[in-house]
Amino acid sequence: MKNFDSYFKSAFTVDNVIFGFDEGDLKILLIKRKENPYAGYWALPGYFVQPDEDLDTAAIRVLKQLAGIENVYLEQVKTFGTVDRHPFGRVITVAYFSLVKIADFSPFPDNDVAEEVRWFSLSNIDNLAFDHEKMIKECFMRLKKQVSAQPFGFELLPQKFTLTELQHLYEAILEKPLDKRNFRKKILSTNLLIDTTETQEGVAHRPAKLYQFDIVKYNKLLRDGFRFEFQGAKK
Amino acid sequence: MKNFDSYFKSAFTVDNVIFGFDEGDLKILLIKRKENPYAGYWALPGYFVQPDEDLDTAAIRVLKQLAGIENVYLEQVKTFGTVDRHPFGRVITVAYFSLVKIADFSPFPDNDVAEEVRWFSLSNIDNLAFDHEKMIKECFMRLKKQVSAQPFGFELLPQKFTLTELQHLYEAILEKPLDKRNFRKKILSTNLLIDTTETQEGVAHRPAKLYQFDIVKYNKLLRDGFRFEFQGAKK
DNA sequence: GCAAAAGTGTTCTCGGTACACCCATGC
DNA sequence: GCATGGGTGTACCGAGAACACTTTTGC
Repeated sequence: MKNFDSYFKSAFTVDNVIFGFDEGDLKILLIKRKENPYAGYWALPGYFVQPDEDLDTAAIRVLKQLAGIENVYLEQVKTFGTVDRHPFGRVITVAYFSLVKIADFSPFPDNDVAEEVRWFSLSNIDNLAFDHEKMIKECFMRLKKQVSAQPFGFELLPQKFTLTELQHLYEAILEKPLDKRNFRKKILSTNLLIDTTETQEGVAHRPAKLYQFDIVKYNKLLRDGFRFEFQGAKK
Repeated sequence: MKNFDSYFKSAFTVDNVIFGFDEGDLKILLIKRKENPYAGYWALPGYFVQPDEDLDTAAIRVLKQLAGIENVYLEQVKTFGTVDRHPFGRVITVAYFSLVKIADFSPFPDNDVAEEVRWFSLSNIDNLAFDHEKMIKECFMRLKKQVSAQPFGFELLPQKFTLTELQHLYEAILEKPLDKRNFRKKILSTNLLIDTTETQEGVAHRPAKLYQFDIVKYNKLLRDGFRFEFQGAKK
């Protein structure tokens, strides 16, 4: 029988691209690496997959260990496998992405790989380890697509939010301004927002109503093959 | 410094899900394996990635060696990495997919892995090696999505085709009937079809016009962020 | 009373959908 | 002349887009 040993010499890792939203700005969670290669560099929270561990499981574990974040939905995006992307040998990496509410987590490094964990504005990201910038770009494109196809984005906001906050989020992801009336009409027409009868407090203008996302109804719609289209005009 | 050796013991492969279309039926290219594991089973044309080879390159090479098919556009779809999916050790695989014109190729095995190569109707696929059925399912979903978002599918037809052939293709992918007049109106309104002034010959009914796909115009549109939506009614 | 953001309706246009009959060919 | 699939037009409806003014609060 043929000998396959020479193939069993590579390793694989998972990298997580975690999006958050704050102060009208899309952010990404990065860690400062303590370990070589790229010690001292900022990087996506990612690490080797254990020999007896599934990919999805590894992504979840690594995110918890490196950044202290758990209970988020991770979705596989793409696999990167250029020959020389890792100085220690042949390493291919599977990129995962997620959307989280920044306020729900206080990320902290719980592992000897990460020295620091921080949210970075998408526009401030620079000089990352490995090919992580390329990975972020791919995931951002995926996010854009998803947000136009499903009323996503609720994952990125606090539980109760105003319609204007939601609109700003969409504008940040789609990178274009949206019409206020049309946006509201469209979002409300899905009937996926619950009007908590509460309003903002302590703002120097008319206080906005607070809404909640109706997850139960949303999941029901998804099962029925639900479609949602969001483009917005004003080219 | 930490020792990473234990991570460098896995292998990875690429598997190609190649769709073709013939006699009103969506087909997939499979090989009959000569080699263990799963010798004698039908499987997707896939193999180990060489240590110094990029993923995309490997997918192209493997497709040529195992099935004699080259010059097709391969797109990465998803990575499968369940712990025990391969009996020889930890092997994760990256699935690629493509659409081809069946008539353009005469697939033949040019490698000691494949004993036979054949097109199988999507509905006739059964008892494949590894987790290949799952991979096909994922790729078919991707195909469905793409076909609704872009006027795809031309890759699956001969260079000159009739509108009815194109409609049958869409119906096979979307798994639902479409209205003839609306289909034609919509497809022609993209201006992506060139009317070769030729017609069918030797058919026992009014011969249909033959069209060609305008690739140049299509690529131009794609660059400008072109959108195309195809759902079809008749729920 | 003024600044600042919240909230609200109507008109127009365009694309999607439903639907039925005549046409060209081979035999 | 008949069977077979090719080819064509119209009316209706709904969703997207454009667009400006009043309301509520804090200071």
